[in-house]
Amino acid sequence: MTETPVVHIVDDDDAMRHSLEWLLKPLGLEVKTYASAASFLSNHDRDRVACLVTDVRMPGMSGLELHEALAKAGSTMPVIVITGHGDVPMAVRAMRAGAIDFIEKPLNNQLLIERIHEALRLARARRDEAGQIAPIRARFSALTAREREVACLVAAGRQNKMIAHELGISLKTVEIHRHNAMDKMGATTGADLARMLTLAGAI
Amino acid sequence: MTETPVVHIVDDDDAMRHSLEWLLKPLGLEVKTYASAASFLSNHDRDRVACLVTDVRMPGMSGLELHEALAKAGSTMPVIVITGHGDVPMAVRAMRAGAIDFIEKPLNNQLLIERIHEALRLARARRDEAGQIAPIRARFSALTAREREVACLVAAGRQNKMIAHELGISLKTVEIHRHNAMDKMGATTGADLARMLTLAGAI
DNA sequence: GCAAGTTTAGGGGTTAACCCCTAAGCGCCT
DNA sequence: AGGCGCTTAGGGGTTAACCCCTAAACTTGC
Repeated sequence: MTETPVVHIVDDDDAMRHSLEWLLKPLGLEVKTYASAASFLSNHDRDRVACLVTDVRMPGMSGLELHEALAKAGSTMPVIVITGHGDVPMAVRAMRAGAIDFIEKPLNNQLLIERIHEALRLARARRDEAGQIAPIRARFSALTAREREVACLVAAGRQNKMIAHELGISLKTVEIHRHNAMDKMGATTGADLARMLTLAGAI
Repeated sequence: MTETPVVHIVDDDDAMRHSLEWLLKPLGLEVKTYASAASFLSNHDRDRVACLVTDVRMPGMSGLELHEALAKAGSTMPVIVITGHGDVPMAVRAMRAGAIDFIEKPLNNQLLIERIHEALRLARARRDEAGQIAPIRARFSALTAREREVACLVAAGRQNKMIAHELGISLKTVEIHRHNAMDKMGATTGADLARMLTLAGAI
């Protein structure tokens, strides 16, 4: 039931990739290695619980650019940045972009493993949250404009009579839109609808 | 109506405190300076929209320790760390603790001003959010155990009859607890209650 | 232009929620 | 021992919400 989490390793140094693979595999983690940022971006599976460990200095796209590209592509995958020749501005740039940690080589294996577990915990938490909210958002965006409007007012705690007055339509019409919205959202009561829209950030 | 935000400066170097004061005052910001972390912790006003700019190396408590002490005390004040002699682990520690930025001296004034504005925007956003949620939490914790139980089930979308069955009590009793809970929470409808409890993270 | 979907509106009945009242049993504290 | 607050429960009435039905005006797209 608990799927194995994946640790993606991006480093142009073959020896480093292999050494990290040997370090992490015995921990029961699935390890996938890539020699370049481009290779990772086009080949990794977006639907797994995973984290990314990337070197900074690489031919082509750097680890920091990879991190930013990943975020821009809408991924929330936790990232750990490692580097042989780091400096303060580089570390700050990585951390401001949301990295879990910025670790200098030679790597402290225990620290790296700890950070990887932290990253995977975060990845699980984000997947669980997204698994709750994404379907709600999808159903919400499938509502018609009027249904959204009515649903938001219901969720804000207005009663049908008030909504009819605010929108300048009849009580009967509000009842229709409310019923259709709750049907499409899979809500059984107004409170249920309110919980969903609040979770989705619609109100 | 818009209260002036405060920039707290903590640095043991008199010249640096004065220079930052001269830099920031003309921007319409209220500046308060402290020569030590302890002086800041015991003298600053917790109720203002504010950010903290702190040096790392100081006699007594360091800037990093100050940041961690502030977080431990429950403050969400955004922190900018500045330092004359920084290194990568120090920068990472500051950023992992949640600092907005870690800036090395000599300071780039434009960058610092930009980060201070970013920090104050964040402070305003956090105050606005807390201003919504804190009173809800307070009212929620003022409910009796049974009222909380009923309120959570209402907010989860159950109807009174189901709640009565789940709790093994009569419909009439559920109606009483529901009414009292909604009264104490200031909710006008079940949807209103659901929105509040979802915002407060009670369900 | 017709088909499909959206928005609008009503009739009429059932169920759930809300509001007023009383009231008993229980634990806790002064 | 009496008061206070919480929990429990009911009677009885009003209002709001829900459910089934029809149906017209309007937009969008093939």
